Amino acid sequence: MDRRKQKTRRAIFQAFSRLLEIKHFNDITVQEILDEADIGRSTFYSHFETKDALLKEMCTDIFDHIFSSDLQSERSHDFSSSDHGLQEKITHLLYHLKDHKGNVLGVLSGESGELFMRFFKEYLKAMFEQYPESISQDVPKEFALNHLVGSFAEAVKWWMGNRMKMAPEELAECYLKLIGYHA
Amino acid sequence: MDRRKQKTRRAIFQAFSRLLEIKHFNDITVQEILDEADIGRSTFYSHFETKDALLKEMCTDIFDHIFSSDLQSERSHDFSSSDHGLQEKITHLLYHLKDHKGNVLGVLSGESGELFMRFFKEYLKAMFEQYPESISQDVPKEFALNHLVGSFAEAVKWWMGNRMKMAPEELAECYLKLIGYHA
DNA sequence: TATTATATCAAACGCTTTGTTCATTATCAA
DNA sequence: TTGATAATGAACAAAGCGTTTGATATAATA
Repeated sequence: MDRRKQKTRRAIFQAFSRLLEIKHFNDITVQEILDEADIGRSTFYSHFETKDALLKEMCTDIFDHIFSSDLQSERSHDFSSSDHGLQEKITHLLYHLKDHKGNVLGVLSGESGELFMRFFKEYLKAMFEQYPESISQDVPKEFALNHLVGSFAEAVKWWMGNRMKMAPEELAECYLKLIGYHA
Repeated sequence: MDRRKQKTRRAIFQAFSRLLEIKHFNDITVQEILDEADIGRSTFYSHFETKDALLKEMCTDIFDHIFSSDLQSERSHDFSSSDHGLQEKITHLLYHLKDHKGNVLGVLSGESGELFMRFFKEYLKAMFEQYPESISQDVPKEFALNHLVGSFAEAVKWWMGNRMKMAPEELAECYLKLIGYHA
């Protein structure tokens, strides 16, 4: 990809991210993004069809990065050297979210949160399905899975909204207690 | 309140509700509401400051009605004759939501869901606090409460999004199983 | 380096939506 | 009946959107 294009794309993402930290998605105008990123109007539209498309691509980028880095061993808190249980997996995920709080916090709350959550839940669903023992047998499977995904997403939202006071390990442990999971 | 004002207000609510069933909140224009409700532009703005205000008032109306009717005994599935446990309370609530699905479904999904959920959670929080035994002692109280509220709200969203195939009693039972509640 | 392709730019455009205003008409409550 | 209040319809400025244009700047390539 052309260096210029990369540079502009990054500028837009960063500007958008900065704006999301101070105001809701719906209140952000394209003009503000242009000013913040210091780019021309037509340039923006050569990158993204709409403001919504921008949000969508940003979410994709974030999750692809977070979830794909699960498979690599670049970070200190990585556990990829071997298979590991749900607790480690969750802890690991929380660390990644914490690392990306700058990007995540903006898209997480307000009206943009709707889209973020949709993406997040897709990934989470795949994750929990890798741990069948976490899915209760006492209720319909779809309901049980929705409960795991939904309540975890809510927990993360709560956690990040509260400045992540709890440590990732602690949050993971508490969450597993509440869903009655015992490794 | 003036009859004319009531009539117009009702027309706006109903038109808005109808529109929410076929498209997302953000895609609805004031003009569409005017056309659907068959009222003038200035009339709309004499009732509501903005489209957001309309949504907000509508949510308030819905919840006030649902939660206040908890205290009356007008409906067949009412349990207000005596104190009752969390399971009955939840079942009762689910019946009310089902009764109001026309209004609720629209504001529940899409971008308007964000606001709906905020309202819903406030009421739920108050409800769960009336049943201290439902709040786990093993984790920080704030976290436990958030878990109850968040996962229940998610369950309702899932349930209504799936055409409410499960009976309210069944959903209540399944939910309580998953949060490990035993009356 | 010279050439070709492509990204960015600024400015302007038509269009939609918004929220307000105002004079007029209809409806209500007393 | 009368005075107050609500609804109407038309028009308005302002803001935002997405597109187009032709010129300029920067990258990849031969």
